[in-house]
Amino acid sequence: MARHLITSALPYINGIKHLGNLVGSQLPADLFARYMRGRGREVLFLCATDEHGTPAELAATKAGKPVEDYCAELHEVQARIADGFRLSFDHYGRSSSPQNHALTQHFAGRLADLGLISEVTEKQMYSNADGRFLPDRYIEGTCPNCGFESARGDQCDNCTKQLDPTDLINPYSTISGSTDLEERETKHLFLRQSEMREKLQNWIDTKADWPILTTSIANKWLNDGDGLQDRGITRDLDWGIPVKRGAEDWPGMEGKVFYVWFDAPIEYIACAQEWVDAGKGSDWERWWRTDKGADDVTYTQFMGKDNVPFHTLSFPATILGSQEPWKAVDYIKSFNYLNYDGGQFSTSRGRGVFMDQALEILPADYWRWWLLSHAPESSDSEFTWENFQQSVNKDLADVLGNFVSRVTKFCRSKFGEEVPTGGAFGETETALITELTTRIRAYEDHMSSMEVRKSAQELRAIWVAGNEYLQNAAPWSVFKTDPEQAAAQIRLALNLIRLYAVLSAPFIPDASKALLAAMNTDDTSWPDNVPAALEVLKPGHAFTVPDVTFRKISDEEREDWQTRFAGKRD
RNA sequence: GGCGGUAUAGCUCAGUUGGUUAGAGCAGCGGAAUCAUAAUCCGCGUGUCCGGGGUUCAAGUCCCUGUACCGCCA
Repeated sequence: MARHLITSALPYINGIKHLGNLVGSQLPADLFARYMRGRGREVLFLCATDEHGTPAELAATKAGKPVEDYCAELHEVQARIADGFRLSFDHYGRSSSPQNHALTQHFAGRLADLGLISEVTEKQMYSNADGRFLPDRYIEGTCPNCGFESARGDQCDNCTKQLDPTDLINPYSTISGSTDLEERETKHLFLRQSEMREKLQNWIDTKADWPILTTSIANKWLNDGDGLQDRGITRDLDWGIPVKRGAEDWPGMEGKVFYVWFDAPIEYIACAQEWVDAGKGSDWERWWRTDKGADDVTYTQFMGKDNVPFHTLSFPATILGSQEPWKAVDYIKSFNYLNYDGGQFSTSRGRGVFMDQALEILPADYWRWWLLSHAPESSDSEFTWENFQQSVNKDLADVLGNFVSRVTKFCRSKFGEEVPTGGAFGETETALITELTTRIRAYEDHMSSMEVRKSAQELRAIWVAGNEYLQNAAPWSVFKTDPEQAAAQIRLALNLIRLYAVLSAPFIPDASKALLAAMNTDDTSWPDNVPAALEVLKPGHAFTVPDVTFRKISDEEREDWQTRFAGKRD
């Protein structure tokens, strides 16, 4: 049996993510994981918070907390919200875990032994008042080009000129405001990606089936200008994984930590160890080591396009470069951006809807359905409240929810709350089963190839088929002359509800669960055989009429939310 | 400035290796039905497929070029 290792890009720790972040990695990854589990595949679905780096330190300072405490808290917050969205991670780890410390240091040592790490001395701005080196963007000053007074150290926001922090007139730290800055020499480790260029290129060239978005970004970095550049993998910071060469100290690198982009992807592996250490699994190596059983694993990564370079180049350079038998990624599913009502979602400006706010407004299924059925696969896509209201009301409330309602209520009034007995299937029923079989196979194809929007479209068509059938069969009029036949029709329709619950579970897990409960069954077997799947609920099987499965979003609510989320987040 | 992505019906989007009258959902209009969350079902599209060249018997689909938006890099 094929096994699936699935990872979602790691969300950064410094705050709650918005819907654009969610739909770009975690949500489609969850869809795929749930689908594969539903098909009976063995799945290990991992995600973790990415916790190191300057932004985390600054956010902690702002919150007045030690950075360790801050990260621990925010990890819990993010884990709780992920749970709220029903993201079914087998483990939600932390890049700051001891497992990741050890593994990151191991990789660094191994790469150094193989000559893939160099030590480079360079000059960086040091702030005496802050007691730390400052990344370029944390230094501001007057632009030498246009005179703009808060130009950043990497680029002037006013005239867009690219700058070096030393170019700025009257530079100051944006952290403390201090002007007491000086250039200091500091030594850093560089991953010699340039040495790996050919190997990476050959590897990428074998991935002809990857989305063009993924390979074009990788090829650009491999071939742009002077080709793939070496990359600094250490920083002068306190918060991070201490630089070590395996278990040994690294002379000259005291007090430094690995750069977040070196240690974060390694957490994909460490997370599997955390999963075992948390008592949830027993053998992480059979997922990650090709010499220990991972040969039959299919590894799929999900991420937004901004993360593609690290996953196609930096991380592969790390694991391929180690010359150890690590499992490399088989397929990278990347996404474009989701825009918000004519502009971008913005974490810093609080524009758009954030994950916690979304759940305060509506249950997870509503968001999951809209986001997945509008996933930005081929290009950037856009969230508008009108579209959200329309899609959710039409698809979930009218097409699916109302189908359940009309079937169960009709049955209750004519036959009582149990699957009716008698009658036989005729041509209409056969035609429906044929159509469903075709559509379900198409749905399976789209789901396995991670065509998210097409999957949603097909699933919706499957829901619609049920309404079409009812309309053609018209049990409400048949009942007047031939109650037995009406019974057969309704028996089929009730079975459709169970079938829909099973098929829809990856998209709308809560509703799926509620429908199965109403149908009084825990049979979630996949409909490999559609006719058989439509006879699971036998004559006489008791059920209950469920509460409204999906309520509608009113115009008032939509207008209210529209204004509420237009501006700043409090 | 370099590179990449995208530009298809009012809206959101499909359009495989170029091949018959360019499609779907929503919205809109008309009708049917009345079991149901005023839900459902059926019917209705004269769209410079961003502009301009070119290749071809044939281009939304390939090439060149221009424009717009988005992103990455410098």
